[in-house]
Formats: sequence, structure tokens, C-alpha cells
Amino acid sequence: MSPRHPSDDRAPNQVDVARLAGVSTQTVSRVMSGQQNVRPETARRVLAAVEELGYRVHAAAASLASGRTRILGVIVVSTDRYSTAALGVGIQQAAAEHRYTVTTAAVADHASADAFVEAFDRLERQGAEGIILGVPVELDSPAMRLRTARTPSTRNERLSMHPDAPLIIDQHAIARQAVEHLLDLGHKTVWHVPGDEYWLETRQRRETWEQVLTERGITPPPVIPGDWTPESGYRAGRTIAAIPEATAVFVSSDEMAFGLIRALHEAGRRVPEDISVVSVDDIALAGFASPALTTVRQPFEQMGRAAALRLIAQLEGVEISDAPEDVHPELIVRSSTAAPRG
Amino acid sequence: MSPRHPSDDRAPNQVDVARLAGVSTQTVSRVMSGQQNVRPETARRVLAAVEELGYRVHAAAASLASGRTRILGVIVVSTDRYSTAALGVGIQQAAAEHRYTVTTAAVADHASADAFVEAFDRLERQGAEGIILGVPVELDSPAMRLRTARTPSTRNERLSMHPDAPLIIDQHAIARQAVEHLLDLGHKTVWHVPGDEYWLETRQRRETWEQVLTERGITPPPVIPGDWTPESGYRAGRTIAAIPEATAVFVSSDEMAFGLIRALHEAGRRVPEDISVVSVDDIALAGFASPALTTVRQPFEQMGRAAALRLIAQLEGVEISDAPEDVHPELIVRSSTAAPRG
DNA sequence: TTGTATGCGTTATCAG
DNA sequence: CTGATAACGCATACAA
Repeated sequence: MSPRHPSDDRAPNQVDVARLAGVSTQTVSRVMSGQQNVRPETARRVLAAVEELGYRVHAAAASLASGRTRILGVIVVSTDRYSTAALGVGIQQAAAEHRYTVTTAAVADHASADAFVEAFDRLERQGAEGIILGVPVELDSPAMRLRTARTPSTRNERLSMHPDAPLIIDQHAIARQAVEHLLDLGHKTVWHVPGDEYWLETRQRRETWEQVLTERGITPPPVIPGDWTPESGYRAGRTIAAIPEATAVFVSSDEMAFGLIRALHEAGRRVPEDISVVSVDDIALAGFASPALTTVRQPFEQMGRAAALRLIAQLEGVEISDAPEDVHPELIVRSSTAAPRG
Repeated sequence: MSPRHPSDDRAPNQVDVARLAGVSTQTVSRVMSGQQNVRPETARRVLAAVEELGYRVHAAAASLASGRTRILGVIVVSTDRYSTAALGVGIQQAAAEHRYTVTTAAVADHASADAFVEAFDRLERQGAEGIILGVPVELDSPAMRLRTARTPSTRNERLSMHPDAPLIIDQHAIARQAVEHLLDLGHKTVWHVPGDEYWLETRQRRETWEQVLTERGITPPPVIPGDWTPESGYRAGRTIAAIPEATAVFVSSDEMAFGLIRALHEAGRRVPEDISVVSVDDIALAGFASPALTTVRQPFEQMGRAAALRLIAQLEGVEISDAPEDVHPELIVRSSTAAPRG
């Protein structure tokens, strides 16, 4: 019944198509890869044969022959954090537009440097032509340098889109906007609840928090520990509620801010009347906290997009025109901050 | 200096290793794939050569020869929704444990059925041996049936882990637990804010909501529209606040519940004293809403894990022992529900 | 515009 | 336990 070789249950290949269409395999290859130098009539015959047999290019064979895989690798931690997911959206989009495929290697939270090297290896072995390091730690071991030297890769955290600049969201700018917003409102000092120590972002934001305070002649108060989770924010909130002179807090994530504000409320301290809170991320729920969160938005999606596009440009040796402009973190002022009470 | 062929910048291959180790390529292959029938001393020599040359197996070549890719495909929508991300965590874990790689194809929200077929094709072409359909819609077009017939795939929504049962979280059970909880508290009826109509889950939950009410002789009130976003929850909340007789609401996601509760508060209706709210998901922030959300937890991570394991079992023709037991949605009672006021 | 020949790096088969 | 040899399916010269 079917036109396929009845006795053969293997998938149809180029040869089968060529035979059925009455052309050479070379022509089939040309048609499949969309090259122009094929007579329309011939192409039509080939396509008809393809359709009839249900032929599809065998990626492994094509890769082996061409040396290209069109695979982008992504290494991430905490797959279910908002930042990771949002980054992924941008990467997926850009990759799909340029007919790349993306494969993800998830690394356990708090994993050692070795785990990242292993993930890199997995991705390389799998044929990834470029790798996006969506990771929260510095990777400057010799082993990692060896790998990033041979496979193009991108650490996605700095702000600038200039082709030679590192690609990262500027954590210092985030912290500076947050802290200066509070100081400009008239607060005498700003307390800080950082994220998990494992994350590079955590350290960078804390440094800048300290620096901005110091610039204004303020001695930074002790850090109140946090680890990104709302629970840790809650604990930090209880601590801060017990500090009468505290009037302003810079928390390193929106999720922690939810916990923090709840603890403050339970302790009878009002936000923002008694204590102002500014956080980071601008997750979908940020505007629906009580009060709505003043927060510094991180442009994750654009960043993911930019990282993928830059990698693709590098792989193809071309300029990519649709890369986003420089993207910046942006302070979104809502209702969790106010001037201190006279 | 280096032992690599100095004039050659191509990656080392099996032949190079075999030559350096003084064995055949076959033996190299055996060592790399961890087969046991190699003399330890020989294996050691091979490994040394591998190390020295920095050799790594070329995946495309291995695939071509073996016919296996060890690639799992995943099709998802709304990559940044909590459900999608959480599912991914489970899939990634299970895949990694069994040395599979996962590549994701993201489909635009509200995409047509064709988009899923295309995504399936991309993944197949890429060599995916099995595909997890982490999608919110029914896919029973002829085109899709053709594909799922030739490539093992899994729709991840039903509850049971029995090998022949569909693999899905039981949406009817979710809705039933939510609605019965409210009715059992003594509420006369339950209003409903569904998710986006595009999602199968939305329709299933609404059906069950209607059914449970009907079972108890209650005529379901009109549905208040929602689309998963907190904004839509807020709008629904304003609507409901204007309905004096409303005392209980079943909202189809935690995120919408945040918006809904805020709108109720703004309208002067207290939760749970005036209106009880139960939602679905149990996201990390659910316990930090004001009041803390009573919600039905969906076991996304276990579901992802189960889907991947089942697929792998099928691909290898083996029983997988570490598959999770049946997993069930679970009602988490917090503070957003209470008996109606006398 | 189209066809022929060759090689990509590995695994599988079979022999030793 | 080890080795020789033949596929695997496609793309890329190069030739016609």
C-alpha cells in the first residue's frame, strides 16, 4: 500500500528519496538545505518524494558530514527560579529565530566548580557549538578556561551590549539605584538583606551597598543574612523589626521582600510608614504585594536574547542586526518606599 | 611541547587515541562506553591516551553508528510560568541520572496546533528519541498522531503512574478538593475564576467545579474570567467584591489569588472573614500572601521526573525502579479560608 | 543545473 | 580479551 519499501522498516534516507525522484543524492541535499541553484521543477519532484516517503534529514549524519550541529548549550542553576526561567525565554526565542536548538544542562544549587566543568563537558560532547553560562558564580579555573577557549561561551551578567564587553546585568547599578533611592528619600542609613552567598550577584550587590553608604559618610550596619527564599526574608524581617532605628531596607530579591514585609507587619511595623523596603527582580507578583513593591527590574529576557544572539553571531562570523540595545536595570517605584517620618 | 599532532588543529579522534595507546579503535570504543571485557591494564593505557590528547567522543558520529542519541525532547509553552519551570527540574534530574540530554522547544503561548507539530518536528529532526509534551492543550490532530506513533512521547498530566495510564496531574481531583473544602466549611456556593481558556487544565477544573456544585444541588454562579496573571485576578476581585452574597472563591492559580485578594481588600472585604479564597499550585510565595494562601499543590517536579523516567524505560525496554509512586495533588490549608460568618 | 566520489568518527559484526 | 572491516546518512569538493 504505502510507497515505502514494504520489507524495510528503516527510516527513509537520501538515497531513497533520490531514487524515487530520479535525481542524485546531491540534488536532494541541495533541495533540503534550501539552496537556490536547483530547477524549480526538479525541486518539486524531490519535495514530492520527500513528502511521499516521509523523509527527514538525519541530524547526526548531517552534523558528521558538515561539522555543524546548530546546537546552543545553556548551563543553569536553580532551574525553577524566576531569573533562570526568564533568561531561558529570551534564549529560546533568539535561538529559534536563527534555527538553532537549545539544550540545557542543569547544575545543582551550591554545586562545586567541578560540576560546572562537567556540565560544560556534557554539552560539548553533545555537540553544542556555543554555550551560555547562566550561572551565579565565577568560573575562572584552569579547567574552565581551557574549555571556554575552545568553545565560544558567554557569561550573561553585564550590562553593555558592545561586542567586546562582557554580557552581564550590572549588579552594581542595581544596588546603587536601590540604595540611593532610599537615601534620597531622606533615610539616615540602609540595612541590607543579601541573597545566598553562593551567588556572585549577592557579593556584588553587597559591595555596592557598602560603597554607596560609605560615599555618603555612613558606616554600613551589619548585614542581615538571607538566601533568596521568602522564608529567609521572613527571618530577616523579624530581626529587623527588633531594631527600632531601622527605617530602610534593601533586600536582594522580591521573594525575600514578601517574607520580610510579612514579618514586619506581624511585629507591628508598617511599610512604608515605619520602614521602607526596596528589592530586586520585579517578578510578576511584585505589584501585588501589600504594599506593592518598589523594586529594581532586571532585564532577564533581553539578556538571554542578547547572549544567544551574540553567540550565534560569533559562530556564523556575522553581525547580528536584531540584537537588543544596551539594557539596563530599572528602578520601579511603587508603594513600599517613602520618606522617613519626621 | 604538546603531544597533539602539532600541525593539526582538528580535534583528536578515536584513531589518534588508538595509535597513541597502541590498540585498535574498537578497544578505544569499548573503553569509552564502559564495557567490561577489556583488560584493566589495556583500559588504563587507553584512558591515559585519552587524557593526554584531550579526546572526547564525537556525539554525532556515535549517533550515526549506533542509531542512538540519548536525547529527550520537551515541548513547553510559557517557559516562565512556575508550572513549566518546576516540571523542567524533574525532567532534568531524571534525564541526567540516566545520562540523557534534554533539549527544549518552546512554543508561543496561544499558539495554534500547527506550532506544536512544528516543535515536534524540530525535536525529531534533532534526534530526540522521546518527547515530553508539557503542553496545555489537546493534541489529537492526525498530524500529531502520526508523529506520536513513531516517536515515543508523553503527555504529562494525569495522576496515575501505572505504566499504561496517561501521565497527568488529575485536574478533576484538584478542583474537587478545592471546592469541597469550601463547601465543607459551610459556604452556600463557590464562585470560580478560571485560568486562560487556552489551557486544557482550565476547562477540566471548571467542569469539575460545576459538577461538584451540581452534585450538592447548587446551581453554579457565572464564571468570573481570568487568564493566570495576577492582573486578571485583580480584575476578578473587583467584580467579586461587588457581589454581596459571594463568600467563597475558587481561583485557578496562586498568582491570580494574589491579585484577587488585593482587590478584595481594597474594596473593604476581608479574607477569610468575609470571603474565603482557595487557589492552585502552591508556589513558593503562597505562604507569604496576606493572608497565607490555602491552595492545592500540584506535584510538578515529581511529574516531570515521572514523565522522563517512563520515557526512558520505554526507550530502553526496561523497568525503571526509581519511578515515583503515584503522586497526588494535595490541599494545603493555610489562612485564606474559613467558615462563613454566621 | 546536476551527478560522482569521498570522507566525517563512531559502533557493530565477526573473526581470531 | 582484542582487532579488522564494514556500515551509518549526509555534505562537500570536483567533474560534467
